[in-house]
Amino acid sequence: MRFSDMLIPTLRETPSDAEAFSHILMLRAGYIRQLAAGIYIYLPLGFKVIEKINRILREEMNSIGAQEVSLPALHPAEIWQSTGRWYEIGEEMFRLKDRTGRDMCLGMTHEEIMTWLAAREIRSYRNLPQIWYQIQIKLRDEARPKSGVLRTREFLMKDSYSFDADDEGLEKSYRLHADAYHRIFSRCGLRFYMVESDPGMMGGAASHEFMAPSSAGEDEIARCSACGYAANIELAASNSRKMEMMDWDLEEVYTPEKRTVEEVSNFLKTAPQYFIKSLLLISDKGPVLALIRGDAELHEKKVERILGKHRPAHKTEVKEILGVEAGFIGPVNHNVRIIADPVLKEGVYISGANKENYHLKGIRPGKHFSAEWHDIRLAKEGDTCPKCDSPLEFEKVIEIGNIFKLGTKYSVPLKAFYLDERGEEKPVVMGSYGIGPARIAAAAIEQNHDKDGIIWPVSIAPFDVEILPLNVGDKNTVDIAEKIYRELKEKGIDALIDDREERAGVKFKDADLIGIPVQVIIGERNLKDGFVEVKDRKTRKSERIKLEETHEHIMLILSHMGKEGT
RNA sequence: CGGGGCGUAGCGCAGCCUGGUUUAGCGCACCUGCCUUGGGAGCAGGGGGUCGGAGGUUCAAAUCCUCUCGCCCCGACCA
Repeated sequence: MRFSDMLIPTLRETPSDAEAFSHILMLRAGYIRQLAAGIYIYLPLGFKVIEKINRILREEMNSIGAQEVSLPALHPAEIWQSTGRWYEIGEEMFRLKDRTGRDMCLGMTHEEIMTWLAAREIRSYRNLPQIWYQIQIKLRDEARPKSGVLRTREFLMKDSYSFDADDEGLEKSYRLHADAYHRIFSRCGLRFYMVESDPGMMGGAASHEFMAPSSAGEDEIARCSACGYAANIELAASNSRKMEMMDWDLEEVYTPEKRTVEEVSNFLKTAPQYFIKSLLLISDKGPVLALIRGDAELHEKKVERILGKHRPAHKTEVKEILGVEAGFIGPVNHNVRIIADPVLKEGVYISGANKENYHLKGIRPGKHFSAEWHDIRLAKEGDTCPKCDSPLEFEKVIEIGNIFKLGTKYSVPLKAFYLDERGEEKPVVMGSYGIGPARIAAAAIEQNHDKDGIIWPVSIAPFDVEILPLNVGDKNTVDIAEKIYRELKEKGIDALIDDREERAGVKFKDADLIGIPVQVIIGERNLKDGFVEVKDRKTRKSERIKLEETHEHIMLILSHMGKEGT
């Protein structure tokens, strides 16, 4: 491809409304343009990258026996009503009416439609298992689109769905996907982890996420490098730092105007981990007192899994229910339901006395109050692995893929049944699996860039090689460049030739920005002695190569970089 | 949805507070010519704006007031 024929509108300056590296660089290097909040145009270079990623997705999905289909993006409401999600999902779903007034929506995911299809077309155990996938637009009216292509309202997704006769089958399909996903992300040149995750509204038994570490990520994971434990922070279990057992007797201590753990801890000169932090929550079934150690933080999502929808109690409610203001509440001497972090099972603590200006010292959980024990605490720096007790590491990550075991959540309401060997009708057991190609591209940039621009992994770079004839006014330079271009093309190497009448500096800057992994620099200086220069974008190392060895050398470099088929 | 910020040429910005020498400006990009060709050259000439939109105040509005739309950031939310 010729640079002069291609739309590659690079920008010298950073557009003011971009912040994430991937966003800035995709904009500056001419990969994308923004149409509206969370809605993007892919320019030729950007589109090529997405297509490269999609090719890898197709190869790997096909290799596990998945079949590509294409489902509509426009859905009738009834099908979403039958699984209940029409009502459960809020404003995030784009809803509209057709000309006859019929309720419709834009597809934010395709469990319903895939299951609808399965309900019609799968009749017998002989038809199972099946894996169907598509690479399709999803539409979600995100509350806050952000970070360029990382969180958008319209985006491409490779989504696949497995249909099995039983849990054992699902287990196998799930495993196939997990393995395929590992191959996909490795081939795309990403650093990533597979972590345990919360199935959330998706429902089902288990799920994992594939996470690419990056400071631009919205999620956080906890990870143990010793035993391999890794989980989304929303789910991560951990062991808190151990503490000494005190031999305090139970007594009320006067703590005037000291309400927060920090205040009381300073006042009594006792470390926060000797305190019990008590938080009154209001759930659908009434008030619940949540207890965590003084140095910990409550994790909303974990609490929600136990209590369902809930909220913190208002000041007046605290007073009504416990008879004292929030700063002095504690677990002893009342009948409010208590859920507590298991770390509190051992130890002797200080907490509110449920009496104005007093705290209670010497509380022994189990003896002075009873509670339901649940992990409701946010794992944090300094905590150790729940499996092997080694220190946990925490990292910000971009979610690039996820896999869910759905079970029969969708097959039952949508009546996707099959007849087994004995003629018995059974619901199909499902899984669903997603990957966002744009997030792969963005994560690749987040993980591979420098101050001058993008450094693409070869596998997903828009071109393998960029040829830079520095002075197109020099006939020899042009002839050699064209010759190399032709030779590479014949070898199946996708090359971009910067044939523009620009000065060398401009070409160098643009080449670094765009980030094609190999640069072939053709200047009169080297040409005189029969050499060209081949430069690695990443290491910036360049070698003078004899003209006649150029394309062999390029093939060699590309294969070192992991280009397939070289 | 709550909090903050910003809308002036394709991009980056100044001007606004204190209305009138502003015919709305600067850098880059763009067009023409000359010159130049190994890290975003130089010179000369040129094109491009209903100052996000609507209403108002005023003799006079990019500038002041009201409403509105859009975009970004933090948070909540996120099948």
